[in-house]
Amino acid sequence: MPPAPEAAISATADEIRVAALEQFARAGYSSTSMRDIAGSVGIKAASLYNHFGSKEAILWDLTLTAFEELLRGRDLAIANLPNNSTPQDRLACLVTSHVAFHAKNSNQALLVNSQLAALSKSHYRKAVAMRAQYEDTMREVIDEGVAKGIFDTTDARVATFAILQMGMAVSGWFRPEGPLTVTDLCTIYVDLAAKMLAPLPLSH
Amino acid sequence: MPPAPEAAISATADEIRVAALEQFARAGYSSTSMRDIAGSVGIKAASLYNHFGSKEAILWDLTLTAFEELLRGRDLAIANLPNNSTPQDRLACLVTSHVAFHAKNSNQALLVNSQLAALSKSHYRKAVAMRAQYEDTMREVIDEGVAKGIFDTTDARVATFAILQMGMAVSGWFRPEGPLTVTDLCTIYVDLAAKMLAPLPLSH
DNA sequence: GTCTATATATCGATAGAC
DNA sequence: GTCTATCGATATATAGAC
Repeated sequence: MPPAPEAAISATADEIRVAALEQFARAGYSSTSMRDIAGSVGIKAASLYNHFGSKEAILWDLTLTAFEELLRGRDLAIANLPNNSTPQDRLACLVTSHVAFHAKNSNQALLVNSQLAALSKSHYRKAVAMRAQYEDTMREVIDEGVAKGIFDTTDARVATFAILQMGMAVSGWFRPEGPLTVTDLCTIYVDLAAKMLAPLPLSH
Repeated sequence: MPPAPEAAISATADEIRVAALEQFARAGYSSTSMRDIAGSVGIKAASLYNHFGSKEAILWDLTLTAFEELLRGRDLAIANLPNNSTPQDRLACLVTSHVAFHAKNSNQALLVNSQLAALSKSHYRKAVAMRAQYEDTMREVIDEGVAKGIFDTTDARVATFAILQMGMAVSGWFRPEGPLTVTDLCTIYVDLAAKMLAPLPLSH
């Protein structure tokens, strides 16, 4: 009979990731110490260095994963679009994946939206490039809709910022136990974005 | 003849405020040291304590001033409204003062939007109360417009967050030397907010 | 109101025993 | 892979000379 797997008390790298993500996102990178992270997984600070080379290495690991998941969510959403999708379809699809990510992964969202400055220069550059790549997807859909006369807006760049930003803010206030489901939330934001870009004349 | 006023090399409290605001807003409170602040006004860290009792006292001084100016901007904008103003008028007025503040005072905006957690508990509570007071003004205008059937939105609370947040983001990217004037910017955001709340049916 | 010097605490990171 | 012990740097803040 093989020995029963012992109840592992040791801190795995993933446990460290969870604890560090939570604290980096909520308290900020420079307000979080290695002792804080170690304490919340039940080990001493020195033991963290068996899993990560430095504090910044933890942040970079978390940042890279967060961006990969954000971009993968976008890719999956786009892949599910029918071939004859309209700019409205693509806008709705992007806003949905954007808002859903920021609602479901608030710690990852807070990390990529407010802790990039703590990265090393080289990692910071890569992170900014990933963020730009993500933002460009939204911008291209809006530009295309404007070019086709389907969307109307005074300044497409500002509208892109506005739509992305109102979704990012979701990570700061949305609570799954609140009155809204993530699906509700996505519907609301899709409607808001669609109205912002609507070509219909307003009554005033 | 009275003696000519000597060229004061001494660091005044206001010079310290300017330097600390810049660094707290850009690098974050906990990433900024008293030596950093002192160095940028040409004195040693110990001399800062002749002007402020602690590092947190500087942050609170800056936070209080920023909220006072934000709320004063709102009050002035409301005071200039005609007696027979519509909810659309009031929305436009609030969005304009909101966006203008975040464009013109980006450091103050970044401070109140992302550095409150560094305050002491008692100061933090007061800051959150001031922020809630500010947000309530926007919410009340939107609620009133919805009640009168002038605005239409699935969720007034979410729409309020969205409108406030897209304006707050301005402090992160707007540059006065860029292609847009502050007036342009306010017009764009007033239009976006108005369309978000527009009661007209959409074509789809 | 500035400075130097220092107190005290905590930081990230390393060395080496187990 | 964990620990204790510790290094060197840096943090906020204070004391006291000028």
